Amino acid sequence: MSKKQTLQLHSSDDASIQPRRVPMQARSRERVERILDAAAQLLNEEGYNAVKTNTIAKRAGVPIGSVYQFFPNRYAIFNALASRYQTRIADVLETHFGPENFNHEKWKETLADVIDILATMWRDDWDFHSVWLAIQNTTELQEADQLFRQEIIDTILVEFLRRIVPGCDDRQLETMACVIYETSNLLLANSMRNGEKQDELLVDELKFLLHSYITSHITSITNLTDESDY
Amino acid sequence: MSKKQTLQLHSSDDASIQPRRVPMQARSRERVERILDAAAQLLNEEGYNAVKTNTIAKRAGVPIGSVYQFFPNRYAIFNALASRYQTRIADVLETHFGPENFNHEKWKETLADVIDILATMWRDDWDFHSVWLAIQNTTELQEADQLFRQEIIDTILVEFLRRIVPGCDDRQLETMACVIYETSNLLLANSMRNGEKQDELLVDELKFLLHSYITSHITSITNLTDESDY
Amino acid sequence: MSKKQTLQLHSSDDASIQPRRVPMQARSRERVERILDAAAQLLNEEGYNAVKTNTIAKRAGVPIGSVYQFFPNRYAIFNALASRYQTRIADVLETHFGPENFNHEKWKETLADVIDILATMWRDDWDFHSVWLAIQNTTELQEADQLFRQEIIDTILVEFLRRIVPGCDDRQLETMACVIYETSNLLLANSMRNGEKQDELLVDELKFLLHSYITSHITSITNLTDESDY
Amino acid sequence: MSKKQTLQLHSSDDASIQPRRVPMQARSRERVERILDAAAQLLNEEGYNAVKTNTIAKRAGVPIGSVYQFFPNRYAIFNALASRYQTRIADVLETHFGPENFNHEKWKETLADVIDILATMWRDDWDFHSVWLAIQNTTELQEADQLFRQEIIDTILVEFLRRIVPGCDDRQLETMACVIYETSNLLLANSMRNGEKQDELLVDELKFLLHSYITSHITSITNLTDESDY
DNA sequence: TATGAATGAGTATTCATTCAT
DNA sequence: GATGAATGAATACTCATTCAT
Repeated sequence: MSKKQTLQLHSSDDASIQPRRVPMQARSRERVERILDAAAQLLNEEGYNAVKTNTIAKRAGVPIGSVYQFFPNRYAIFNALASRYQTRIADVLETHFGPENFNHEKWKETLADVIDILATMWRDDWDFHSVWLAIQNTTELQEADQLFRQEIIDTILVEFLRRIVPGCDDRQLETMACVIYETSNLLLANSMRNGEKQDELLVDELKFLLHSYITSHITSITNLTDESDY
Repeated sequence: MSKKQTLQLHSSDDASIQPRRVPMQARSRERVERILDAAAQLLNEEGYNAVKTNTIAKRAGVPIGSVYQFFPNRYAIFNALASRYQTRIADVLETHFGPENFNHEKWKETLADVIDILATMWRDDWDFHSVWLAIQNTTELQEADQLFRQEIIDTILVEFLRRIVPGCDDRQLETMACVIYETSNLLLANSMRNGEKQDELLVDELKFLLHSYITSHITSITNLTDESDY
Repeated sequence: MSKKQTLQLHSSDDASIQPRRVPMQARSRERVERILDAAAQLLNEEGYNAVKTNTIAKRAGVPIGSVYQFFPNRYAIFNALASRYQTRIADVLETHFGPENFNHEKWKETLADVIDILATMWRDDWDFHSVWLAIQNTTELQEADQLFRQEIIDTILVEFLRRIVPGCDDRQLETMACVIYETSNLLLANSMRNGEKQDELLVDELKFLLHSYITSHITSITNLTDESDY
Repeated sequence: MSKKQTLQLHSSDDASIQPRRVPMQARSRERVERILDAAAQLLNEEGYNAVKTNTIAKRAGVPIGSVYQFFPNRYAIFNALASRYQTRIADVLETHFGPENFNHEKWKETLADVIDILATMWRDDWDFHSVWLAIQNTTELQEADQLFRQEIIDTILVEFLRRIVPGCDDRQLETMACVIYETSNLLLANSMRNGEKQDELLVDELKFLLHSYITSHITSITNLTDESDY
């Protein structure tokens, strides 16, 4: 796990879905975990529409009043759940795409590694998919999700791309980073759509897509530079 | 882990979201149109959560009882609305990617044209975006959406790709078609995300992405073929 | 019953406590009556705090959903109940204080008669007292109550006083009318405060109070006029 | 008809709204004051319905647990607040209407002075109005309010009236005192009802009302006495 | 005595759908 | 077929009070 300081969740300012109180005591922290676990389980078992606040509380073995000590409303629960997974994603990206471990020669391997790691997360942890669906289903969460996405893009992906696709301006880099991030999430989610097992072909295809895309950018930039050299 | 709701594909032609009866009389057909128009408008103005069946009926100037003559439940209304737009997309794809007008030399231009046409749809018709969001927001509709997607992919895109990327097996072609279709929809939706006007850079980037991707496939196939020639 | 046109309930404009729909059908009208009766009974038996919407519905033998067809919220129920009693008060005042039956010589008897009639209402109909308490307990209703009070004061009492206390300006008349109306309500409510039966001494004292007050005004005006004559 | 809640006077010294213990320590006394100040402020700023025990505690800077050391329940807080203001009223009445300073010739001036002093309290101290409204809004407090009222009436007002309206029996005096006390409170409250400034006309009218009323009583008694003298 | 985290019964309101007319 | 009044299960959230520490 990397230090991950730039990604502390100052992402969303929307107070209405932020935790009411950050639990410091071990017992409280455990309670919050139990609540989130329960929510994730129910999301899995019953589907988004069946997840009611009282049901979560009952499943977690926590009084409903306590749930509302930590979360101001039901969306905040899903938001916290999303943060859990966003944190894991951010960690992976920061570790592999961050400047410390950067190896210019090996960007293709790095990229493939990251996709593989993320694909494993999606494959092994069904909650991952449930939470992704919950975000899609909750208009209230999409703003927060967007903020997180922007932070990931700006602080990690843009910087990574800057190193391997030199000569792009920030606007271009941001567009590229957006394409890469969105496309990856979408196709990984899609890779879990059919039946019980992951569509590995789609995962490989994602790698191929990103590889082609970045390579083309590098090439086209290089060509432009070459041309302008003459 | 229990099975995911969204993965239970067995009810593919699920009667529960299909129109109850296809209106043949002019008056009935007009009513259905008015209902769909009202639903689209409300989706735009109020947001998905605020769209209630009774509100749709009132806006459409149609008694709520009549709404239930045509649609078995509220999801069926959104489903019909989705079909409207899916039909428009299908028409575009069929026209440009279909065998009649196929010109092998010009697949790049054709692709760019299609993206431009679709981008125009997203840009000019806000209902387009609203309906897309509604589908995202409605677990019940995603299955139907998936069926439509599969149809488009299998009957139009796979055939188109077969012509320009020869030598692929069906499985590969389907994966490619899926990547192209999903990626296009996602990024076009994203192009409308910020503010009032379309992000044209993102639209161009989508063209670039697809172009790189397909070209890379063609190249890699050719290389393989060349190699095997020796 | 007098014609009572000026007192139609355009009093309160606050849509949030107005009936949602005025029932025209006999069955619906009966339902609304049953709801109001149930509310009044419960107010009596259980006290203000124990009156819940679902309890009212159950007691009235009406589904809760139907209650909300007629009333947008619980306050609207109490408001309707208040209107019922306000209408009765307005009728009494209009009949006796109105210009049709005015007899300048007999204003004292008229006043005493009205107090007696109102006292009888308070004595015989416990709901009267319950509703009065409910208004006191419901901030939301006090504005509407105030509007009604103002209408009574302006259209009936001021005109009545103008006839028996000549030479006052409108501002003075309004103040007098306010004093008379407020004082009467307060002391009649107080007359029911102790135990099961009405405090008749207090009712008589109210008559005496009003009589002294109005007489003093007439006298002081007359004196002023006499003085100014010299 | 069942018995009315508000009429069950049997629990007159109802421990449930009395302070749990009278704080002797300086620190505790200060805490209680802070709690009452906070309650009064909140009553003003947020309105009766928005005043929650935890909010009072937070505003007072006192732990919620401590609040319940002094007060058995939320009503006891409002009751103590009411006592504060009732004490101030009682002081004024006792000082001016008490036997020490009694001057038979000047009862009119005394009465006018008292009304002016009370009017000033209502005008200058908005908490005064808030607390009065809170009492009206809280069925649970009205009983205690009534007890206080009875005390004021019996020990101060009746004795005052006995001196200026001789020849009345206790029952009559009590009725008069009740009329005077209730009417004064009501009209003073009304004088603050409209907008930011006090309705001085209404204050003057109150003086006139009381003056006429008492004078009439004196006159009618005297007349009776005169008549009986013959 | 002091604290404040924990509790959970309690409630107004909604809205998709039906079915008597 | 057409209507729209009627239905009632369902649910997020509050807040006065307690009691373990």
